[in-house]
Amino acid sequence: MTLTNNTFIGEFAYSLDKKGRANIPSKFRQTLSDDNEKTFVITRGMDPCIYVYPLVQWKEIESNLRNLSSLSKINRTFVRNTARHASPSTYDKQGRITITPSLIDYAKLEKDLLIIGMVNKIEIWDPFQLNETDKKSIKIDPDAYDELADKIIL
Amino acid sequence: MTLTNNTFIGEFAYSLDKKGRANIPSKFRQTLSDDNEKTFVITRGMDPCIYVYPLVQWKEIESNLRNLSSLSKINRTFVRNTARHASPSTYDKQGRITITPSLIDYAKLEKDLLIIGMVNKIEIWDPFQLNETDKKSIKIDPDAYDELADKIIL
DNA sequence: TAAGATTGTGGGTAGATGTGGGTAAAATCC
DNA sequence: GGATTTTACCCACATCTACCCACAATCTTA
Repeated sequence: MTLTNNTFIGEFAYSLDKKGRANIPSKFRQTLSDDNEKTFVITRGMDPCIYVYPLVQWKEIESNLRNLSSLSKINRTFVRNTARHASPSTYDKQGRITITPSLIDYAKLEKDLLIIGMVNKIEIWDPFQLNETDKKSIKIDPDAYDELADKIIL
Repeated sequence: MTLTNNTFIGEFAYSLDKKGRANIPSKFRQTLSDDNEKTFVITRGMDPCIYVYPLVQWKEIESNLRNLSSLSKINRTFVRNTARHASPSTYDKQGRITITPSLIDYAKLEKDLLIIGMVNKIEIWDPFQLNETDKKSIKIDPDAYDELADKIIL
């Protein structure tokens, strides 16, 4: 079975060990192209979670960031938040990456993890935090959803 | 007889075995184009059932998702909800795919299955759930049907 | 109608996968 | 520069899963 390269879908319940390591699901590792050199870039997510980009995807983001004008305040904030907390992490023989304490703190990670494929990136969540975020997002205007549904045929 | 590629119609009564495997009807497999690489992507349906997409169909959805920027909260929620419950599944020599426990739970699947061709995708139902959903859908506003009638010639 | 092919269902097993922990090299601090 | 902490890499092991074979029921075909 061959899925699209560097593309991630699905949800997996894993755990964070005492050394701060998190497993990258085998299914995700299988779709990685070789030029990622077994490396991810982890950073703060927009939600209280951790974003995990395969290296090549991150490089693309970097070049996009470069093109954002710093004249706009929102741009400056976005670039700063994304870049300053980013750090590369190569996975070991068992497929685990090490999460920095600062990111563990940001995403309020405890023992249990939910790892979610978000197509071009991966999110790492604490189950409780995801649940809270889910609750809030239910209040989103249903019309906005319908609008999206028009763009994508499911 | 040759139907259009990757197109599914008809209803079949199969069963879910102890290992969580469900057979894909032979007739469905025959219409699959080779570039599906014997792989489906299964995910939550809009109703309490499982959607089964042939790989190429799913890839189209995926590329649409890829174009939704994570800067928008509604987009993040939409991508997450769509992607997190999806998982690829290649069928074995006998033509069976493995259904994940979480999807079995979502669709309330027991031993008996109803597998329904929905043209561009396949639905897997628990017979009881389908019956319940049928009952409710009779109450659909007839005007809604009229609206559809404008779009589709039957 | 009989023989062969196809299809749906059950189960065994080797290899893959997730998790814990040990150790030596590297980094850091005094 | 030496001691202490941190990090990266390795091995161990229980669990799970993909793959294989078996077989009965059904369908096809000569």
